[in-house]
Amino acid sequence: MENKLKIYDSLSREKKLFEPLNPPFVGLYSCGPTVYNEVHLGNLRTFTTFDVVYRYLTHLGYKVRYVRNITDAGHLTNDAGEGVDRIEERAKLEMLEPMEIVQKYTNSFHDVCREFNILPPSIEPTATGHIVEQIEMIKRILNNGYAYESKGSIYFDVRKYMEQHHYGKLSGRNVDDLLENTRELDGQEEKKNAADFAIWKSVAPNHIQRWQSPWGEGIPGWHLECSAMSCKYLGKQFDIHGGGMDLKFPHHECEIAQSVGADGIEPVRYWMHANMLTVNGDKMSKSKGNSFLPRELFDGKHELLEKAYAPMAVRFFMLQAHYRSTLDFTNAALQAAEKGFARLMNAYHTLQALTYVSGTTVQSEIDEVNTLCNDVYEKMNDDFNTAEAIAVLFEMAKKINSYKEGIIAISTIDEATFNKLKETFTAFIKDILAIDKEDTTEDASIADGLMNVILELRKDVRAKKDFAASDKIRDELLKLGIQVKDGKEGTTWSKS
RNA sequence: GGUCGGAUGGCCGAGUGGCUAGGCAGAGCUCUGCAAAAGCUCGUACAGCGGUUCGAAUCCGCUUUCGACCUCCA
Repeated sequence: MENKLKIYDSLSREKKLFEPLNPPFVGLYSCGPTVYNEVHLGNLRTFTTFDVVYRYLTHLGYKVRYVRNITDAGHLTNDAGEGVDRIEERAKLEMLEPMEIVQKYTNSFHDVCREFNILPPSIEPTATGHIVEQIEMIKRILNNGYAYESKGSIYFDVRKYMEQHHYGKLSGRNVDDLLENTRELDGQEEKKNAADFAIWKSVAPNHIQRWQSPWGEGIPGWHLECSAMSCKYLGKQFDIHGGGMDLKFPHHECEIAQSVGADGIEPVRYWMHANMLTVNGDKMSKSKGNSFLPRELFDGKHELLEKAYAPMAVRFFMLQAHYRSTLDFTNAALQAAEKGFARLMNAYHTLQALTYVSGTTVQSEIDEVNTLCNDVYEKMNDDFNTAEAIAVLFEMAKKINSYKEGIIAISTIDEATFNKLKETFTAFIKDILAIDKEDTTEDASIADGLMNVILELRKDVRAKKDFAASDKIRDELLKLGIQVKDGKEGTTWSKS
């Protein structure tokens, strides 16, 4: 495989040539959801980003082991010991067991992923399924002197760690500030320093989720699961770790400290951070009340939404921006994307139906098409620049349409070039960007049949020049959202 | 307050020290029974002020402004 892929590494803050630790294998980890609630569109942007990373690496020929966790335990809203456990809180609200909540929202997450064409990872480990591994990791950290016990909880000793290592290098945080400025917060008395974070937390007697440990009953710390599980499945050092920008600090910073503290090895070679989806310039988040759920997107029933949007149009909308930029959600932007998406997909379907015809080739045409095919890879190789890649796909779409309409003879390119165009375009639509999810429901096939009948009848009346009747059919169908297009080689239709 | 990142044409959104991003919207044309679709043509944008440079929207400084993180958050 040709390796020219460059990845922007958040830690070194530069684009680096991607060189896997053990080619052709690639270890990819990304932080999954905490399953106490339904994921919203902003969450989905990150999952989509890493889905494309996973798909592209796979397409390049790498054997990717993609690990994406499910956080199903131990998330308190702060680490001062008085936060609420989101899962338990939700369990009380819905009058369910915590594990019922976890199952319910894991299922819902999986459903949403399917809708958005997000592939399941190779391994989807849960925090509660890896308590043993987490306890073992805590022991290693303790043995190395980077943690201490306090009232049944274990805290990571940031100050001790700082003697040898640099805590804060990922997020650019100044630890002296962290140590000094946050000292007056409440509930910190168990900790030596305010910057210390729990890796094991003793819980109140009425806490439902709890596990036995050498330090008493409790729950694993907030940041530990990712370290323990990435280590278990990808090794002490692995290639790529991804997540949302908002996880950089403290979550990922802590992961580095834990791994180095436990095993003395820098865990990640390339840190990738996906930027936020914003609404009117503000980060979409549940607490701000500006988030909406995938379901609300599909049926359009939310005050922020003017209409319903199809999952693939939304996925396309997200991929039209680079993953490291914020992307602002507006109805106008999404509707513009929707139209562009339809155009691209029309070209895709046109291409599938195109057959090559040989004739006199034109070298400049051959060169042009080959350049496009190479460009689209170059754009992706530049830190997964899907926005630029899509721009090239639109250039290709223009070519495809021109071939179909006979504006450019298809014979101007040789068959090899035609095949390359077809393979490249198809690979990007289907396998890499993965925006081709077809409606394969039974209803869809009935609709196909019905449309064939209707268009046959319309063809008959048009042959008799009964345009009033044919226009009526077309207008009525348009009202149902079906657009009829009369071309040289017959009539086609599409959902508008 | 600290740290970091943005400000691009009517809208969204890439990108680069000199060479057309792309999409949507808009105008004109071709095609068409009419539409739609498609193709062609058109707009010459980079927050402001300085500086570096032969040349900067792209590098540097300052200003304005928006946001993210600093507490759970994709």
